[in-house]
Amino acid sequence: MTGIFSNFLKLKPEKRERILNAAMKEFAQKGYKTASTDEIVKEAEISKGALFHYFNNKKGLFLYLYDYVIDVLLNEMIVKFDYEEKDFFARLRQGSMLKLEILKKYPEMYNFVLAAYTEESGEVKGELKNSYNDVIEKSQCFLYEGVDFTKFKDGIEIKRAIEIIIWAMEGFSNKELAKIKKLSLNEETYIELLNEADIYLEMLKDMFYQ
Amino acid sequence: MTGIFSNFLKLKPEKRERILNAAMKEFAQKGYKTASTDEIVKEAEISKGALFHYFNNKKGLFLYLYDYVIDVLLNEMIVKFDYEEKDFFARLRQGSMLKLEILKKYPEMYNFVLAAYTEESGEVKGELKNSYNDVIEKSQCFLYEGVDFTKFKDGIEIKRAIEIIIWAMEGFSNKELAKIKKLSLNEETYIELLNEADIYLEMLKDMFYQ
Amino acid sequence: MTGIFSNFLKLKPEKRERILNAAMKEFAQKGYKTASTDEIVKEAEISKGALFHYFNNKKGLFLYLYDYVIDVLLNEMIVKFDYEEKDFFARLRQGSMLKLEILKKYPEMYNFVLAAYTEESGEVKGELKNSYNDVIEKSQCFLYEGVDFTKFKDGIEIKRAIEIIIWAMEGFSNKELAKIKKLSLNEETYIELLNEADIYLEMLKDMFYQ
Amino acid sequence: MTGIFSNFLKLKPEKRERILNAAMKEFAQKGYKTASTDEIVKEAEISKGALFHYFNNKKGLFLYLYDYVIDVLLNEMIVKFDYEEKDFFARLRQGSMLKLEILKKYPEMYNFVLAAYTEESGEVKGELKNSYNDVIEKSQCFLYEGVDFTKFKDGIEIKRAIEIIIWAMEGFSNKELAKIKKLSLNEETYIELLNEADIYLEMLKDMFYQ
DNA sequence: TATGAATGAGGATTCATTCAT
DNA sequence: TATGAATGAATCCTCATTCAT
Repeated sequence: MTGIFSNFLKLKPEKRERILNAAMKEFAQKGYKTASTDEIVKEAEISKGALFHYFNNKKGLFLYLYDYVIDVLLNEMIVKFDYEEKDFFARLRQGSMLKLEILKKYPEMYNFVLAAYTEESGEVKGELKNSYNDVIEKSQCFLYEGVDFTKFKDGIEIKRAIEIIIWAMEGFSNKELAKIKKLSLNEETYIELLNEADIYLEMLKDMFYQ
Repeated sequence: MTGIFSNFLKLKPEKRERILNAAMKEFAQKGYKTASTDEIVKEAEISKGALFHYFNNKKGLFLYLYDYVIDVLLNEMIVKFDYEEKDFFARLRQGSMLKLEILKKYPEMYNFVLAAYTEESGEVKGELKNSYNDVIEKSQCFLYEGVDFTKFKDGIEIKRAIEIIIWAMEGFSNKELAKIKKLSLNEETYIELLNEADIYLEMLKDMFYQ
Repeated sequence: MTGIFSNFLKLKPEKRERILNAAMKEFAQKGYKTASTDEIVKEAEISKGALFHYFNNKKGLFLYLYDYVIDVLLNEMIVKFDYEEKDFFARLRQGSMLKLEILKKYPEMYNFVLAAYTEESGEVKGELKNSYNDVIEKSQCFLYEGVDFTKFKDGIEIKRAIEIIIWAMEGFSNKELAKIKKLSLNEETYIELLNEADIYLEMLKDMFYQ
Repeated sequence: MTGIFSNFLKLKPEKRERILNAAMKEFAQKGYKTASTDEIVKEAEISKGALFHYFNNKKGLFLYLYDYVIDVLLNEMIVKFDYEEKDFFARLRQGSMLKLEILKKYPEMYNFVLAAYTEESGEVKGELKNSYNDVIEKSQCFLYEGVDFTKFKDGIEIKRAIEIIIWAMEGFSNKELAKIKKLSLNEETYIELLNEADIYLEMLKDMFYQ
């Protein structure tokens, strides 16, 4: 096992996770520049030298983390996504549920991605292999692939219709996310969220479906 | 004239503006943490001591700037907004045009708001009196006040319908803004943007109006 | 007063000297790499930031110091050297006396030059405006300019003869310098040194002069 | 076999040499402080722990190496030196040839000695059992032992005459060494060097011999 | 009030040395 | 005995903030 970051990959999973979580948390809370490597090693309970042994420098850590997170998230989607469902709105609903499940399962990761997004214009700009937008694009493929678009009303520009629907769902997500940050995501709010989402989806379906 | 930042307010407007512009530019380009007070005083042609005399510290400057910018932008809207127009979509269109005009008139300010938004998670977190979302909310009042909602289809939850419409327009804005950053906003693209926006607005009107 | 290192030049001479001496001492004792900026600021009784304010970084300090020292030494020579003396051996003797006087007057400087010489192959390699060899060359001009070479025996290659003489004096210097390091240079040893030097010079004169 | 460095001495000669060569190369190229133990163990193909097991610490390695190199060089001289030759200048010439041969045979070792010499002021200062000057002195014994000094002119202080001659040859060596560093020592330059040296030796012989 | 040189805690990074395996 | 991952003190450097003038 050689190659870049091979030192890190040789670690026991438990320790590896401790480091990734500590770094994710720090970057998510403070952003790239303000995040302190001191804080990270303290939280991860490793030595200063170890961190730099694994990742060379702060930027290396950040970039590794970014790619790692993107990989995990995309993987989660690939594995759980049901391609048998041909209805666009059902797909959207599925996507939303997945997003929520990821948020529950990896809350730190979610915050990190949000924070990392803002770093695209910054010190690490242009060094992210997977830009956030690439990922968005990739992940949106899930929504389109093999979908039955004949259900849409005639005379509608489907491309634009889909944009509107997605923008609406993004808007909804952001609104609810802001709330969740102040509270937290338990089973109850999870159900509520889905119900709320369903109302909007139903409205949109009425508008765009025949 | 006493109170917080009173020293700054006593300055000649010309100097005050020089300082605000310099700070805005620096924060917009580099983000809160990376922005350099040295750079700001150099650009503003004032002394280091003066800056800290006026604003106590970097955070004070940033927060003052943030509120100042919000004020200017809201004011611009209040002044230019035509309340005679009672149609919701016409209002929306007006709002979009205003946004674009502000972008043309105060590009630095626009960038600063964008940059500041990302700081909500960071060192300045939770200290912004007017959070971005509050502002959004406030500015959306313009859209509702005195609007004729009877034009909407019966049986539609108007509140949610409006949300969807707004989210769609936000989505559209973000998409186009990304393009503009790579190019720049001249008269031609300005027209194109409005035409594109009209297509979406028309679609939404078809869907929600009787 | 602008330009590189202008901050440093604006300082009061007393402080400037304190800094230069502290740095010279540290570099002389430990060499470039091992020398500690912490140690320097402690000895100079200035703050960490100040040093870097004046010289940007460690290398900047070293290079400034090097050029400064070279300048002082060459200047000392230019000022004190007596060009009326046309005899080569008398010139040599004068050069030796000057060297000794510099050693007495600026002992730290002398050690620094010695140490700096070894740095020519190292981190600062190739960035010294005045390489040691350049300086040697320049300073040897003092020995030749306007000298009466007719006194040398016929049939002797004067160029090579001079080389031998200079090498001999260098060898003598090094031998004595090693002794001085262990003791120190007081008036008495100073006289002894010159007497010893005279013996060798006399021998060489016998050999090469008619 | 116990005592200091006994662990190292127990190693197979092949491995021992690998380690010494790696260390010599690194110290010669970078100097004591900048030399990296990581680089040494990588080049020597041993583990980090091993190095410190053998030599306790970096300084121990350096000092051992220094003494080792001195031993090898002196030995080489002892073995090859022809004591039958009673003429001082012939001895000198022999010495020069030996030096050149050593330079050809152990170039790394030669560079190491040069580098080590500059370390006499530094972290290792004063801990070199055989200081460079001691070695010079020892090696100069070869020049004197059994030499026929009756060939020197009457009335000359032979001790001082020899000093001058040796200083001259040192000066010559240094001058030529600087050239060789830029080129390299092949058979041709080797011959040229000896020829040049002969010119100076001849001049000195004329001066000091009857 | 205004200046800008000076401060020093804090940051990223290095590397000789240790020690569990 | 040998390994090489882990350690952490030490290093260079930054920059918001202070304060003598």
